[in-house]
Amino acid sequence: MRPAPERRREILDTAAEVFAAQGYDATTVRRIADAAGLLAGSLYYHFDSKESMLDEILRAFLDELWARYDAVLAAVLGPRETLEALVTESFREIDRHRAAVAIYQKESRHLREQPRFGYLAGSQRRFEQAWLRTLERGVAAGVFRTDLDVRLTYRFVRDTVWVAASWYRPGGQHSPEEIARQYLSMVLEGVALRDGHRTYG
Amino acid sequence: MRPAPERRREILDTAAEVFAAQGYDATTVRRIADAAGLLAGSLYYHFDSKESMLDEILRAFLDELWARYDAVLAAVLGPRETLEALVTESFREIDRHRAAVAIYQKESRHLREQPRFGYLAGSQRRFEQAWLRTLERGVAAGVFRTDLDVRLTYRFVRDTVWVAASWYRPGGQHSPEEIARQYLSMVLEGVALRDGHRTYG
Amino acid sequence: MRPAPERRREILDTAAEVFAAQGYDATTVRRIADAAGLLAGSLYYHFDSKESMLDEILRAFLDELWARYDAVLAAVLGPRETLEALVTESFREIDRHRAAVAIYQKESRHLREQPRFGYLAGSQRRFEQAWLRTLERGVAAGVFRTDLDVRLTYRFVRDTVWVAASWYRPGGQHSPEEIARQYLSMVLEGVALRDGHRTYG
Amino acid sequence: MRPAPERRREILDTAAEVFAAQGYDATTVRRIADAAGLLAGSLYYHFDSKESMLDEILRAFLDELWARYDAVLAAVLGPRETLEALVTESFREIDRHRAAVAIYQKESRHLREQPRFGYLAGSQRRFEQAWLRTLERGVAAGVFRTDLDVRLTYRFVRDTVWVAASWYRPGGQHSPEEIARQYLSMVLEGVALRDGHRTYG
DNA sequence: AATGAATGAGTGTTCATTCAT
DNA sequence: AATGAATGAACACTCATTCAT
Repeated sequence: MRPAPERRREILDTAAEVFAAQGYDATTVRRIADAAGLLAGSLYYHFDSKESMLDEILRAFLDELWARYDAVLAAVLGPRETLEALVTESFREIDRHRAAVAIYQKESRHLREQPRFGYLAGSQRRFEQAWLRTLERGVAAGVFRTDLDVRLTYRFVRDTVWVAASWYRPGGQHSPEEIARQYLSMVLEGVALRDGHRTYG
Repeated sequence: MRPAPERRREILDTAAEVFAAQGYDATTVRRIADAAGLLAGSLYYHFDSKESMLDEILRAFLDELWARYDAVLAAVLGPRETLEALVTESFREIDRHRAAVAIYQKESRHLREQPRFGYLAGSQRRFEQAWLRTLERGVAAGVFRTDLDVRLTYRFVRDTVWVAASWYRPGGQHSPEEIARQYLSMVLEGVALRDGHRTYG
Repeated sequence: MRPAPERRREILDTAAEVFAAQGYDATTVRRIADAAGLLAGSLYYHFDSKESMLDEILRAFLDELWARYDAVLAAVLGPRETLEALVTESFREIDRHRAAVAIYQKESRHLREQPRFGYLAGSQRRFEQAWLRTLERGVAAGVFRTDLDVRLTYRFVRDTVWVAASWYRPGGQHSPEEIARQYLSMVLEGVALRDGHRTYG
Repeated sequence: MRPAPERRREILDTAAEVFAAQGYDATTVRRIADAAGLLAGSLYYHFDSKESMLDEILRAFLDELWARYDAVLAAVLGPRETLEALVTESFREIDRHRAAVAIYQKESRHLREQPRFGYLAGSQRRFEQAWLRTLERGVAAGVFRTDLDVRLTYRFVRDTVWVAASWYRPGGQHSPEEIARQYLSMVLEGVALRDGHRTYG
């Protein structure tokens, strides 16, 4: 009568993969059960509901993400270094929990209207604040350009980072650090070649 | 009071809004009918199925998009100008058909595995070719940097452009052209401030 | 504002064909309308309901059939001659109203439980009486065999005659009279060859 | 209490009764469920669809029927004896699977146009061949009359046998063998009384 | 006479969930 | 821990019918 937490993990990882591949609503509980090697009804020994699987997946992802982000923000770095660290941690998170990030990216917008998933909105607000503050600090410090709309820039950066979860495959050609480096190079220096262009990294 | 095709349009636009807001699978046909002011069964006087509404929405979007893209590609521009024009047309398309773009962005990955939506894969291949060729031309011409992975750059650019459909609101603060300008400025010149930095636009 | 009874007839004949081919329940009102060259809603200018089309088809068939049967029964013939005449009239009716007979054969069993179609049960009772009386008269007169169960014989004969509506095609190889002759020959004389076998007809 | 396949059988038998009584199209899945003592949705735990229930019913009937027919045809009997055996087996089959035969009789004509039920057409062809060959052998051997159209005779015989499923009630007054005997007597010897008439059986 | 658009009840089917074993 | 059978609400869709024009 011990809970066997490993089986839970296994099932949850399977569920995350399926949710990411087909979308939460389009995924049947039976599909998850098939992929996990048991019958649909048996899932309810481990979990309350399909929704609570989703909840657990998203919470685990956000908890881990914020642990890393908070560490970055606690270490008082310059704005450019903060930006680099946040982007790098984001790509590392995609590497570790690709499925969870893809689900978050696809579903969080409409999930956050349900009370149960209100924490998604809270998380997003903190997320936005951290990024905006970093960008603003950079502008104030003369490190980032002054002529760009900070909110627009934030959105571009945020989206590009997370949407990478939809094509990234762990163990592929590029390490998360390499992807982060290339991405940062593009965002910071631009793709246009100019005299005296400084290669990044 | 004969001009009936307008009703189709109305319903289709409504459906697109709902699909975009809640996701295709999570949207019930009753929800669409409610929003359009008729009963669920009555939708079937105008459309074969829920799926064929989705199909029509996506086809209309892609048809219009490709008309614009083809015009850009037919005018033989330099690589930088091509990139600017493609991005600008993309943001204009988001301005015109925000809902359709949001649906495309959210659903096309798993839809394109169904035979009926095979054209999504075809469109995406052409899309990829147009962008890669433009980037490669720019690298060859010494206009774009040589040290960036072209495929990665393509993915970053593609995603950021389309994902904007999820937050863009027509008639808001920024015109699509303004958003395109800011985005291009970021991507081409970078956000980092340097000596002799050239303001874009 | 005259009713144009020809159009009614046309539509009713079309409906009968479709009912006969696909079954009453499996036939949609739209299918009938398509075949008759108008829209589904327009049928209701001519008829109250799908059910009243069926009703009218069956009543017309039974009215005509009983006119002929009554004529046969009124002419006081010998039992063998009566049987021959009833069978012949039945095949003629199939020739004239094949579709109606096929519908009657297929649907009357469960229709007659509905109050509206109670007359089907009444008709069937009269039908049964006419046949049983004829067979019994023949047995009493020493014209038909005494060792056969009269009710069983009745059922065999009744079924075979009507079920012919499902394969008979007007204008085909055999006239209704020829089919009746062959059928009567089989039923009266049997298919087995014996000494002194009398060829029928 | 593991032996579950019985439940399938139970439900299938119930479905067959309802299909036979009301017609396949007029039968709702809820009606079957009511009669079987569960909810409509629960049927889908056991069967893929309403259509696959029908399919299973018809296949089981035809499989059994052909097993018997093949046994008769394999034993090389004279034409008269073959005809007697086929008719007897047919009435026995009606006794065993009355509902299935009634469904077959009522629905097979239009079902066989659907690909899924193509085997009905195949079966009917074999059926026709077996009967025609038997009748022709009898004519050639001087056992059956030469002046009757063999195809017409086949149709009369075929229809009368199968249509009996619509009135036959198992456990009633007559055993299937008794019905077969009476029917064969009528078909072989005729109902007309003649000098030296040979009583059958 | 007929159309076009709609209704509303009902259909087959799906699916998250429950529960005795 | 897991199964097998079932539930019940919801779903996409159908269809006979209505009615203003």
